[in-house]
Amino acid sequence: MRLTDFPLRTFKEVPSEAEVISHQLMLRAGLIRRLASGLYNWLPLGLRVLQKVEAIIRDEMNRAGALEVVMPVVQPAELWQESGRWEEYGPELLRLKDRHDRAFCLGPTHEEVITDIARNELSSYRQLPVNYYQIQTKFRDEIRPRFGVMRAREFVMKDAYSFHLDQESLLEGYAAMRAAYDNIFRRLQLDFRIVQADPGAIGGNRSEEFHVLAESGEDAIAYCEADGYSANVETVAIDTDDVSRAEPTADLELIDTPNVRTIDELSKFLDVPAGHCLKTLLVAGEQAPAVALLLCGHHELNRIKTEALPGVARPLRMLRGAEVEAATGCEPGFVGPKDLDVPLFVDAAAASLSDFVCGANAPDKHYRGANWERDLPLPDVVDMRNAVAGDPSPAGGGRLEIARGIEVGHIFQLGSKYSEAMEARVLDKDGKACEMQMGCYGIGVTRVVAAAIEQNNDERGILWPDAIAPFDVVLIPINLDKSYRVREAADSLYAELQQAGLDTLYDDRNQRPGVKFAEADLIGIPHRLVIAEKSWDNGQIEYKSRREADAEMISVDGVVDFLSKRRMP
RNA sequence: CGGGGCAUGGCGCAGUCUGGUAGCGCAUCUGCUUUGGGAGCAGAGGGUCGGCGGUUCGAAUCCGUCUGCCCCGACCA
Repeated sequence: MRLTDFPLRTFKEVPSEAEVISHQLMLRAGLIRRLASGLYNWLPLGLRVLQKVEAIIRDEMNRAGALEVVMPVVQPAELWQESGRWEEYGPELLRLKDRHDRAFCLGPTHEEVITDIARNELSSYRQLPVNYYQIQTKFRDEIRPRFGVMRAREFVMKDAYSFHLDQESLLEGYAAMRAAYDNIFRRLQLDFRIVQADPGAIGGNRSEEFHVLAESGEDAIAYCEADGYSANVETVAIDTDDVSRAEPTADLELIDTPNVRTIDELSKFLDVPAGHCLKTLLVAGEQAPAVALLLCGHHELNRIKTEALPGVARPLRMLRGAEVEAATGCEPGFVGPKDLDVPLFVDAAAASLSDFVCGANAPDKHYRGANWERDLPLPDVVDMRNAVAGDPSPAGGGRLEIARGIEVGHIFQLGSKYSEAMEARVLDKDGKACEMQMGCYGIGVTRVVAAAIEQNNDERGILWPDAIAPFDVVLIPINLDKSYRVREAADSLYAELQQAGLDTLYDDRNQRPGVKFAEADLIGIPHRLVIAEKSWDNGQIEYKSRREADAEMISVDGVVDFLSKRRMP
């Protein structure tokens, strides 16, 4: 591509809307532009990257025997009512009506539609297993879109759905997809981890997530070097059996804590570690108006675990200030478990506290030196917090560490959730109708692009992995408007590189070299060739890798060979 | 949805407190010079100051209202 034919607009300054580095660089390098909150245009340069990612995914999916289809973005409400998700899914599902007042939604995922295809097209066990996939635009009306295309409302996803006669076949299909995903992320040259996950709204049994490791990742991953365990922190089970308390040493004391409402303030005010303060959270109950949850001050409530507790309303909802007062007779900030007349649960770690601080159910008052069983009864002990670094690994081999990751892939064993609800059956050997077992497998294609940048950048710009760079090589002639020889040399080398199948960006603009270097670095082309008159006359050309500090001179004759050796497979 | 902030040319910002006919840098266009790390000089174009209503002789500036966007939280494949 000649740069004189390619409108490239880059920014020196960081647009104020961009928070994370990938978003900043995607805007600065001219890959994307924001159209509205959570909606992005992909400009030609960005689309080249997106299409390279898609090509690798498509290749590996085809190689694994999956069959490509395309399903509509707009889906009829009836299918979602059939699966039950029209009610379940919540406001993230964007619903709309057509001119005849018929209800539709924008597809956030395609289980319903694919199950409809499967029940119409598949009727015999002889046709199974089948794996359909598509690369399609999805829409989820996120509460707060952010980080550019990392969490956009509209995004491109590769979703695959496999259909099996039985569990055994499902396990095989799942393993095949897991292997295909492993290949895909390897080929994308990303540093990633496979972690155990919660199936969430999609439903089903087992699921695993593929995470690209990055500081800015929205998910926390718990892992243990010693035993190889790795899981999304939200799914890590914590043992509730080993509750052991030190003997009380302090007397129960009612103390004044004027206007001290948060754990943070309390911890500072009393100079007590947050872990020794008891956090009392009030959530909506299933029958009771409120359920109180007791945690150590430095621990986070785990939504999934909490929703599984008896009597807690689903979806989990924290009570508002007025509701807290109605249920406890005390404003938020001073609520505590002593003499509190609502159902109570205590987290195992909080149950192990002694001489702790907690709210006294009176304005501007807390208790100090509180102890279970001596001062107040110990409620039901449960696991309802997120794991933190230092917790024991569930696999038993050591302590957990926490890393941050960007979820780019998720694979599920759905089982028969959708095939049952939507009556997707085939006849087995004995002529008996049975529900198909399903698996589903997603990759956030647009998110992969952002994740790749999060993991590959420096102060000058993007460092694309070879596999997904918008161009393989950038060709920069110096003084091409002054030197006929340079122009001729650059033109012929451009032709040669193209001939060799290299995606070449030819910077034939009449720009100063500094501008060309800066922009080539910003947009992250992995390999750079510079043609200057003097060296060209000596049969030499300058090569520099985007990832290396220094350039080297190479022979003009061997350029294509040299590049093909330098490029990653 | 709760809390906070912002809205002035394509991008980054000043001007708002204290009302008086809109400015800076980058980018764009023209000319000349320059050509190995985002050049210099001279000139030019581009803005109903987010929308609507009000106060005033006069509103980017004051008041009201609506909308959009960003951040934190909640929430979320």
